Amino acid sequence: MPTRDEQKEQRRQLIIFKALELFAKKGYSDTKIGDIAKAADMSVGLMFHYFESKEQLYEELVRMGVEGTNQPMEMNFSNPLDYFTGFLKVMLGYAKEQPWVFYMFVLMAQARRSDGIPAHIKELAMSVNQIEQSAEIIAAGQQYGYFREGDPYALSFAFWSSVQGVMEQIAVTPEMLSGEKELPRAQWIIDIIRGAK
Amino acid sequence: MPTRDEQKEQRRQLIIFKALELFAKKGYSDTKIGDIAKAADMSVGLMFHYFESKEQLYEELVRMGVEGTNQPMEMNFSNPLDYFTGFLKVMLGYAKEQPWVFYMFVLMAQARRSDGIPAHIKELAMSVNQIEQSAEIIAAGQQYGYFREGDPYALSFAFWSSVQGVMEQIAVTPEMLSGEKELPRAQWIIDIIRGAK
DNA sequence: TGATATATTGAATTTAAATTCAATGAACTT
DNA sequence: AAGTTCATTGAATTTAAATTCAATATATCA
Repeated sequence: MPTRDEQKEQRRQLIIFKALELFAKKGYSDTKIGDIAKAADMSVGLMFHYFESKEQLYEELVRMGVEGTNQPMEMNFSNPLDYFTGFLKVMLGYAKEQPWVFYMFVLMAQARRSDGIPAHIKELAMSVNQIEQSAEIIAAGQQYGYFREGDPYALSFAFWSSVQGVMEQIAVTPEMLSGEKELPRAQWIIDIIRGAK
Repeated sequence: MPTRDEQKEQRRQLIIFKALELFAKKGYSDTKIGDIAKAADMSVGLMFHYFESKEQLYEELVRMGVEGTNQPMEMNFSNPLDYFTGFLKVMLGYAKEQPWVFYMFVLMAQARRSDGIPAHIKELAMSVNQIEQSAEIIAAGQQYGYFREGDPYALSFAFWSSVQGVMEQIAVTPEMLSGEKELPRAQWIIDIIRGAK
């Protein structure tokens, strides 16, 4: 049987994952501590035994997100387009199988964009801003014809904003996650930056 | 000089437009009545002289959005792709010049998606759901090669979710609205449904 | 086992935001 | 110009949600 400390850690993990899902689906402000408590099947008061505040719980999630993002996907790409394709395929695959990865992406994107999120957490989330980084990749790749013409920052902005839009909409559309409806294909979104051939 | 009734109507309009901008930028829950009051330069109490509640103010905006959307753009399109291109060009153009049209699009999309919005308003907003309608246009157009292959609903879903993502990100990025940074181009987003040629 | 520490609850308390209200001043009406 | 109605404010009140707390149960441990 697990020790008390292990129990506690498991309980924390349970809260973390339930909260992740709710925050991703509903956003920070619309997710009530009571919602999380119910999802984790415990009293509201007990939530505060595990986390000192809603804010701190959210911050812990964002920290996880930052760390996860900083571990670069350890794959080799034959060309820079595959970087984007690979990312999208992974994310769309996880949407059904391991939704937490997918929820984490949505949460991080929201944390950067939403108002109502404490400033210091927003900054934390901003530290992994794909738009800036991808703009450089795109600028470099354009010289070899991997990407369409156009302002690299605007292209990157269009790509990542679209990705966020799609992921967020998937998150709130149960038919997508259950598989009753077909998911968008990575290639479709990639064509924003690849352009017509 | 304007009559008292005209004054009142103008004041209402002012509130409406300030609220539209704030709701679009911050979302329903994160927009406080106090924020709107400050933007319209009046006391919080006075807001309730003009609107009976935050909810009712929001509902009025959604009604405006529904009506606006139901007046179909009176343009002739030589092919169905132009329908989407035309829409995007208008919306991106308005982002800088007449942002209220643009904010209205963002608000309507949020109203459909967000939690925390009263159910009856959500339904109202749902009554103009581009995804369903565009799926039919896409299905029809695919037979003539206007759109890429693939499940029409998923294509429509990808397109409109992307558009929402882009518009929402523009709304919260002042450099975009002020013109310091280039906006995404309509063609880029269209390629989601048009595909590589 | 008895003593101590941790987990859990449900009932306060606090806080922030929405909403109501009584009072005041400005504008319209006759 | 007196009387009535509307606009406006700032100060209550209400409400919903976060947070704290005292009390109880359960587990650990000497």
